[in-house]
Amino acid sequence: MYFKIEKKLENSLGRAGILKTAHGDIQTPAFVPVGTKASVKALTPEQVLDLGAEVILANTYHLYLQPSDELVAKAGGLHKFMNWSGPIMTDSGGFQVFSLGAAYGKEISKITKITNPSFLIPERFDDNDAPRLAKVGQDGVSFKSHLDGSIHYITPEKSIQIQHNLGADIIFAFDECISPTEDLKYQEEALERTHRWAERSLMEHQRLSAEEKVSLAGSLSTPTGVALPLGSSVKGTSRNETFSSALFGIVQGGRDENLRKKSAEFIGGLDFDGYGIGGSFAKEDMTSAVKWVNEILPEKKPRHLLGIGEPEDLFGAIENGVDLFDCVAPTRIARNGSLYTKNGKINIMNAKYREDFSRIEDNCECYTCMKYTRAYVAHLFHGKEMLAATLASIHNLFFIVNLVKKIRQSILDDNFFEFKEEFLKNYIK
RNA sequence: GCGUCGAUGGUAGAGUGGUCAAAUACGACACGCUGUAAACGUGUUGCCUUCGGGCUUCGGGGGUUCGAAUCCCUCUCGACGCA
Repeated sequence: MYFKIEKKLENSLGRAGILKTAHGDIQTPAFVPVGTKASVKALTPEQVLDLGAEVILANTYHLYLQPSDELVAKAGGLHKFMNWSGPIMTDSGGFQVFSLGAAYGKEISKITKITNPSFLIPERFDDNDAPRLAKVGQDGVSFKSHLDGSIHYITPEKSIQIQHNLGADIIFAFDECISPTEDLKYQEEALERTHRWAERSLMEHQRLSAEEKVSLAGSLSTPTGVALPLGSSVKGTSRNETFSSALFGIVQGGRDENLRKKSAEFIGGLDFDGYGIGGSFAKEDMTSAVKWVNEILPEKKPRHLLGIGEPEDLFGAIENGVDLFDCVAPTRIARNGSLYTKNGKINIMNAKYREDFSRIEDNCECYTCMKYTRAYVAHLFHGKEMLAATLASIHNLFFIVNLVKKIRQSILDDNFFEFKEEFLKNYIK
């Protein structure tokens, strides 16, 4: 993997660049569609490619449970298994520590609406018996499978091993994404844990990478074990001749400036290939949190803001030095009937669209807008037709992927701030 | 013509003297969703309201009762059976 900054935004941390991987280049900043279970829901890989995406992200925890990383390795790795020949990232399972743990069954999500810190502090003391599918230990996390109830223990080493079996281009260190309702003491403990896990993730990654190199050297004559995906090739060459996965460390620290900076110092000081910024944010704090972190992280390495974002979140993050985003929002809200337009989101199920024979968005060049009307898409949703999810997902992903591309272009063209102002003026009513 | 059963909110369908403005489901309407336990979830769904409550509803009409969607009479409509 190789990252090159092509242009910097003046008087800020923003930049446009190019991230080269064995499976193709990523023009950054870039939006990464999420395909948790080796599938961007409702879309074929060809459709994802056609709408302009250059890279996708799958999930370690989900694929480990089903169909298993061994099976994916047997299939020749994720690229071959799912028929996506471009770059792939895998998340480490760290987010499931949060979504299946502290956030399980509660109204807590990646973006918190609570902004008064005094509301964030309590809750923990009587919370020990709350039902959850993930429990954090010092050494790792025990998960109760949401599929069959079986218990699994994931350590940093285990997460990295699974990710090596899956064979993505960019993989992430195993971290603990904490709930914003945790008190400061817990946040400090969790951050210490995340840092130790980062070191362990890095060590395991280096160990496996070295092993794979040796194994590869011998593989011309000798078959290797299952931990190394065999039989996968890109353009006729063994995948691992040209390719070994890159590991990104993850900065945590919640909403606390000191913890964020401390985490950026620590994680940034380790020899990762790039950096993820994780955690649950209050929306209005996000930009400043990103800034605290990116002022510290090594400038020359790529940064990925995990799980963000909505259109209005992108600008502040890019301005402050984020190169990559992944987010389920475009595809999830698409399946639930919300569609992006330059004037904000619309709910296509609303009565007023039943006889609206215009495009979802004027001048949109996505497949859906070129071929179908709001009325038709509304009809598909009311009729619960599967095509509704497909057409809506194509539109929303096209919207976000191309919005980020336009932002990138605006950096190259020296009109980022004008573009930002113009877009937000229309989008935020 | 005789007999039996039935008629409940947009639909289906509970309820068979007070705890019923009436379960539940669907539909409708609106909102939410940020590293995906999500083709999901929440709210509203007779009218009015100063949100305390008030008012009119269970095919139509009449009656019994302190009180009726629930019991009785009658009419209308429907299903089935017998002529």
